[in-house]
Amino acid sequence: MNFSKFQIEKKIIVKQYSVYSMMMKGDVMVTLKQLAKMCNVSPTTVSNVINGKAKASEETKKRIMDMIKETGYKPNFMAKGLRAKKTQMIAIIAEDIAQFSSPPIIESIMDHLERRGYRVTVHNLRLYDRWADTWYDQEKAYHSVLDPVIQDIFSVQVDGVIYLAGHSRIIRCFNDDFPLPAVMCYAFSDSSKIPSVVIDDEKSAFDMVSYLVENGHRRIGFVGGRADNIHTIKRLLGYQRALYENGILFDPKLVHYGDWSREAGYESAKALLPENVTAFFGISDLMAGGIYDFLEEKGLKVGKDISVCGFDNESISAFFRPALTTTSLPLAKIGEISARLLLDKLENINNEEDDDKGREDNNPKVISVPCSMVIRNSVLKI
Amino acid sequence: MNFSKFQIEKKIIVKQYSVYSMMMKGDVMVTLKQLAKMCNVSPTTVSNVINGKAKASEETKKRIMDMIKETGYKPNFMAKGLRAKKTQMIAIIAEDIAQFSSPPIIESIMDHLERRGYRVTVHNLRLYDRWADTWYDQEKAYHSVLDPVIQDIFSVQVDGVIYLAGHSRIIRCFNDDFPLPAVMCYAFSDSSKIPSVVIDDEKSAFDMVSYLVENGHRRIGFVGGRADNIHTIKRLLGYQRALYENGILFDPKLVHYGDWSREAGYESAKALLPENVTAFFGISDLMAGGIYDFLEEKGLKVGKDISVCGFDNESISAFFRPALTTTSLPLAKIGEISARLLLDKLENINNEEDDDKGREDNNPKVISVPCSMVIRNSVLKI
DNA sequence: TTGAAAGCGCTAACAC
DNA sequence: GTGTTAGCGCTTTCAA
Repeated sequence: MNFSKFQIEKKIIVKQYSVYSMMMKGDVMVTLKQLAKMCNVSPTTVSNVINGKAKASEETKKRIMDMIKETGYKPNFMAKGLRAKKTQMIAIIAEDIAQFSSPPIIESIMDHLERRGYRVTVHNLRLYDRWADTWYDQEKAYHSVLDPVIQDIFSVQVDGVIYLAGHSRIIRCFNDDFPLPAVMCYAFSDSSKIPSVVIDDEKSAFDMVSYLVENGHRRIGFVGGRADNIHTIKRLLGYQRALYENGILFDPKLVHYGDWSREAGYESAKALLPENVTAFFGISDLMAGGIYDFLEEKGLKVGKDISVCGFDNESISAFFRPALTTTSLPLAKIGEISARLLLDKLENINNEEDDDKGREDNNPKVISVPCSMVIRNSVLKI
Repeated sequence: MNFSKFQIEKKIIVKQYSVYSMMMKGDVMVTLKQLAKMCNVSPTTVSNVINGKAKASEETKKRIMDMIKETGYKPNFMAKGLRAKKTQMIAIIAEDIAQFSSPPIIESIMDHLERRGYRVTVHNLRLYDRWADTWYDQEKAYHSVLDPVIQDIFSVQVDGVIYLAGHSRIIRCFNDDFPLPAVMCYAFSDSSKIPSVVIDDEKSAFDMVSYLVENGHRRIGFVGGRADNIHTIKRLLGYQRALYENGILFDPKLVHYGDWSREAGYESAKALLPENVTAFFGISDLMAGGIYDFLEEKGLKVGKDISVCGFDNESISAFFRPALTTTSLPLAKIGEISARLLLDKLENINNEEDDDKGREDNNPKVISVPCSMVIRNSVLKI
């Protein structure tokens, strides 16, 4: 590979990186002990000024700080963690980072935690990658991947855990005795000690269907995901409430279930179109895509002859023709709230008394984060 | 929150999780020392059988293994790392995990490394999130986020590092003295000791343009990204070679640059259409989307009146109408190769002599991974 | 084949 | 204010 033809790129080459050359002595980093010797103080004193414990004279403090700068000293993470039993490290256990919802949530969690001085490691269960849509019935398989990860995080002695689900359901991976602060992200925990952060499916569906009704639609096809899925159940509830509040009879024939895929959307549309719906509510953008497919095949123009809306606001939705009206997921917000909840626990860990008063009711705390509609051109006023 | 209405979900509730209750004594895990006492052997012996050093009698070996099972003993990661100076931990430094290419690569790296007994932590620089498309000119800002991360990974004492770029360019974050095995993923390193894994931009563009030519196109608009971007440069090279090999004169007026966005694609199409192109080669799917936008506005039907192809095979491309012919990125493969390269270094670290012979030429080793075309319906035979 | 002892780099109790 | 001492849980000589 000859780089000479990329001279144009040279300006972005950064200068020799030198932090680590300062930090290393041969191959070894300078230790607190050595630093202490260089400053003619005891290791304790150095430790104290670094961690802001006890007070030291301004003079020694300065001497130490200067030496730290000069040597590039950084406390050894392992030694510190071993001794202090606090690692300032939290683990994200993600069911699958390839789920479209996961990376933004992870990014947001990291951002907020790192701001507060915590390191975060992510463990990827790769559940969907391994077993597609079947794993959550199979306890044994599930535990064969979860258990080693749990062992791992104990071994690393993280200070807290966030479990990031790929889709909403009740998950009982941690029981009431779980010895670490934990929060359940994007699903429901089943423990009163583990708060859950989820999206407000019911309200979001209610809003969307109300919007459809405002635009004159009364026969609205509900294109659901799996029938036993919490997202499906709650969005159907929202759909029903919107109809109810507008005095529209709920017709069960207008509900069709699928598996969230484009193909499922296609099949649902095929099943529902004969029921004379004027609008489809596809509860994933992927399924809305399948609905578009079927409608196009039938020569029907979305946004002119018939209406469609979706859910998720995935990047694809902006490229549909016409662009899809859908619901945007507050992924960053979910991450932020999860991080905050964990931080609260981490910081209240000393005064446990007031940690208990919040959960007298024995019900897990659930935070429902609202979604927001993004209106584009796929819904027709009739 | 009342869960009674979700009875249907009950079947997926997993049974009480109990690994950690076995592992914990009060709040404390069982230690090697305790385990040794339980087995009436010395800590040394336990350590030896766990790590397969020295040989122990089958009998004690069995006794120890059984006790490990029973207690759920897991070596303390911190203590082990502190003492052994080997952490079996590698760091991924990602420029931004929100880049569409990053999660699949990370997932693949993790998969391969974890299979071999390494733990992996990911550090997210969030470069694009912070500074959009401007950061790689700004050395100071760049280092203000990179340096702490570097310090971190030294502090954690990882055994190796993979730097995951958001887009291809020459990156010099590690210099030749960098004391850890490292590999550059999705970009070029500038050190002979750090191999790079990139996609084969030139060949991929060559293939796509050849395909266009086979279909009768001779005036092909090249819709590039930033002009100084390596992806752009190499894809243009491939475009030019395909023309050359087919005896078609390269017309510089048929090249237009943008910033990878949908809007840029729109602008490029507007600029290029008057040149009487019969096909557009948009070097990102996003830009191809913008080309579609403009063409539609002009009443031109892609795949009937005019042809378009893209690059990346992002999920959006399958939802274009007509579906977009594009080039699929071998993201998993890139991750796999990066992991393997690092593993090689990690395992050859003892016999350094033969580590050197590969780099006598002083040129960094570059692995170009081929992409594959995915042919859909946006290219017309003329 | 097994064990005793030392010590990785740090913090915490408790002197002084 | 500062230093001494002990020890977190493990691996590693070295000796038995």
